[in-house]
Amino acid sequence: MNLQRILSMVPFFDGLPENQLAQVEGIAVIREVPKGTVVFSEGDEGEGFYVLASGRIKIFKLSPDGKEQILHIFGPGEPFGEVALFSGKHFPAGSQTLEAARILFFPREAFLSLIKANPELALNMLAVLSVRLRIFTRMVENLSLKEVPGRVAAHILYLSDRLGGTSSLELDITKSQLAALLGTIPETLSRILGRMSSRGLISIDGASIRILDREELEFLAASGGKL
Amino acid sequence: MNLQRILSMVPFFDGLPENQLAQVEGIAVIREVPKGTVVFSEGDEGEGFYVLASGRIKIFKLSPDGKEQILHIFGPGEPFGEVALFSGKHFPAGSQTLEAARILFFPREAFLSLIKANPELALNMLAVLSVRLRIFTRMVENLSLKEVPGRVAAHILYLSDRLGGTSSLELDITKSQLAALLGTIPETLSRILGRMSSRGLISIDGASIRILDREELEFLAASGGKL
DNA sequence: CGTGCGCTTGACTTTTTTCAATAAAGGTGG
DNA sequence: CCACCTTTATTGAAAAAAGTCAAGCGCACG
Repeated sequence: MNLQRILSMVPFFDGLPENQLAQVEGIAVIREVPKGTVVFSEGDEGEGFYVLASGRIKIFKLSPDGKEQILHIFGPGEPFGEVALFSGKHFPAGSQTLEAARILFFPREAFLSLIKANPELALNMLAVLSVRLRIFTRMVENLSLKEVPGRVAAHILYLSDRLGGTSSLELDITKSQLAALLGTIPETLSRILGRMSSRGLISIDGASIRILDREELEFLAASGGKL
Repeated sequence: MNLQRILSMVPFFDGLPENQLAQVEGIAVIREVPKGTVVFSEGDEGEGFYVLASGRIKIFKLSPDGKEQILHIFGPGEPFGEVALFSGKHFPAGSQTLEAARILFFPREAFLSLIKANPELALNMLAVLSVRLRIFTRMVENLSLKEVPGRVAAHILYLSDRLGGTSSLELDITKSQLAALLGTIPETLSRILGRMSSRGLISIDGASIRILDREELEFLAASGGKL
């Protein structure tokens, strides 16, 4: 697949005139990496930013004793590592591919001049950062104001909504990773899914979840409450 | 104090040419409000964004049962409410002044065209959002990976660093507010400060804190650990 | 001088983590 | 295709951390 076709699929470059798109294409460097690749580590100097062309990648923080908090899991078309472009210069978190991936790299200076010359691109980038801020706002809210069952319920509903409201859904990450994303540990997640299952809120079979009592899940998610 | 002098003190408008600054000035609306004023509430539609000229304001989330998580406390010169400009349209959190304040308001459309016409301004805004993302990254890290003593230690060190590393510092918010900022409750904060004090890490007298054992505080903050 | 709000402290409860053991699942190489 | 090995998931029992409820103190403000 060529660069041009990939770029045209990235929402972030939407609305760019042809010639600008050509410029963007001019500075992009493509890289294919296997699963488990560390693209950058926390504290690394940011030489540019990235867009995922295919595969998936996690952005995460690690505690000294090895616990991981996943901040984002990105899929095709999503930019990452932008923060280091606009403030400070080191990455505030690390990144590692969850599967084999193709990654576009945009060198810092070249991309910055592109943005300066291109209000549309700047606005798109502002939108990207704003959405990230919203996500973090919700994450802080969940971590601080909800107990784990509330976070789990909210996440299941989020997955369902993303698919248009189906009550059948598949986890697309391991449960350990889900635990790390929700700010808990696999054991706790396992117990909570078990309890939800035995109380008839959901049914679980491996990575498949079926929502049985949406009302109650919504109540749990909103109240942050106990199970 | 006139608008122009205020604007010149706002870092966010740094580097703007004279005529642009005049344009900014042209669209700003100034408002004086007493302590406790709700500037906007979570879910409100964002008609524009704000810059604090004087006073202080908190940005916060509320849980259904009344617990508050403070996301930011902003002082003079800091912009807020920008997220609603660039993505979605409602505010993801609420805001309320902690003291009497003067607030500049910039209507959405006028400000957006200013940004489009003005790469410098766009870059400044990107920097602002990036810094916020860094702050949130740290907040998520603290909430998820550190226990409360670790958060308290980190916060004390942060306050100290902000003053150039003094070991004597004054809390500039109430301890209840500090608790809400650190994702805990006043009782827990009180106990932890007490423990830190009795173990000789700090001494406390009302709102004054003196750091006695910086090493140990740093260890606590880094390890996230127990006290 | 009283009232209220913020702060502290104690006893108790709840939630979550830790540690350990086992079971299941997935990928690899023979 | 199967056996093996690593990773992932589940479960129990015990420990720890934080939150709840309740009471009391002190200080600021009217």
